Amino acid sequence: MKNQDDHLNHAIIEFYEKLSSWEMAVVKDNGFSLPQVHIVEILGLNGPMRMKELAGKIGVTTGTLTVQIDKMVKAGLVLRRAHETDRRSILVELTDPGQVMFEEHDKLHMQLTTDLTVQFSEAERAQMLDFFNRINKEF
Amino acid sequence: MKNQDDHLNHAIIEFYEKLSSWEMAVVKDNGFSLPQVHIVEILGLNGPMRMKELAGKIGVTTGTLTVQIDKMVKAGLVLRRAHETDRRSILVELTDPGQVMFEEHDKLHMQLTTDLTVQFSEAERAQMLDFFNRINKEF
DNA sequence: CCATATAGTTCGTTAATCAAAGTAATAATC
DNA sequence: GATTATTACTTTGATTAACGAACTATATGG
Repeated sequence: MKNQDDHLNHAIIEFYEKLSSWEMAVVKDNGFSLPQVHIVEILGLNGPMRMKELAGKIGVTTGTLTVQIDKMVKAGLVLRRAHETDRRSILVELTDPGQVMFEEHDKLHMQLTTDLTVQFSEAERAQMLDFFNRINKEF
Repeated sequence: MKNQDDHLNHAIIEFYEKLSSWEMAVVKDNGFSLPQVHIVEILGLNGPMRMKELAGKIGVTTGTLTVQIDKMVKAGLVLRRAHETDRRSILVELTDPGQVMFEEHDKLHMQLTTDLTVQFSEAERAQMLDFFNRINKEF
């Protein structure tokens, strides 16, 4: 006894699962770990942010994040910078190589997005964007 | 110099990140591990499937999956069943408690979907569903 | 048949994670 | 403005997840 909303819900979950699986496959080929690519992705999209905020976004404790950021600093992908007003806080930001990595990864996403919406009209793509924007705002 | 398609791409990634973060938060509260909930979710949506296929969907090796399924069998969430025609293969399926767990988790997703689209008209929700269906088909 | 490929398991090792304890800075209370 | 509580981050020890390679069993194709 499935209604329209169940279908929408399951379509969203299916999309999420497929994207998740795609992401893992893509990451496996590029030498970096999934959490690290995840961090690069978030910093690339949102800009520098505090450890706490970043940990929240990827869903790990700050302890876990500290270890990951240590590795990424060593690998030259990110750097730690002092927070201007709150000296307890630290801002994590992409280095130039980190930014390059983000852009390359983003290109793959862009290609996927293009492929998935290849049969969409301009108007449909615009509407899809509007839907996502409204949903993200609500999230 | 961002165009429309870049925005759509980034809106999709943002949605994915938020959903991913939401999923982690939800899972953390219910006592089971993320991979296990993930498996329940996939089996609930797609029905019984072979180890190989399931491993592909969640993006791990079959070796990793064997260990997880062992735990889940012990926990009473899934069971192993012989494949009818291929005796090398094994079908993994949800037990009744596993199905219950799926349905409860699915309810949370449903609530989220409802919340996120609360300002959508009926027609917009229908169109959104159509978009996701077409994208998932292409994926 | 025999060789090769495929599905799943086992096992040793590495990576990721958490929780708890520790440090330092800020905010709140009195 | 001194004290207490809270917040941000790090460190550490233990647990869990993951990979890859070796192994068993079945299937497939000369």
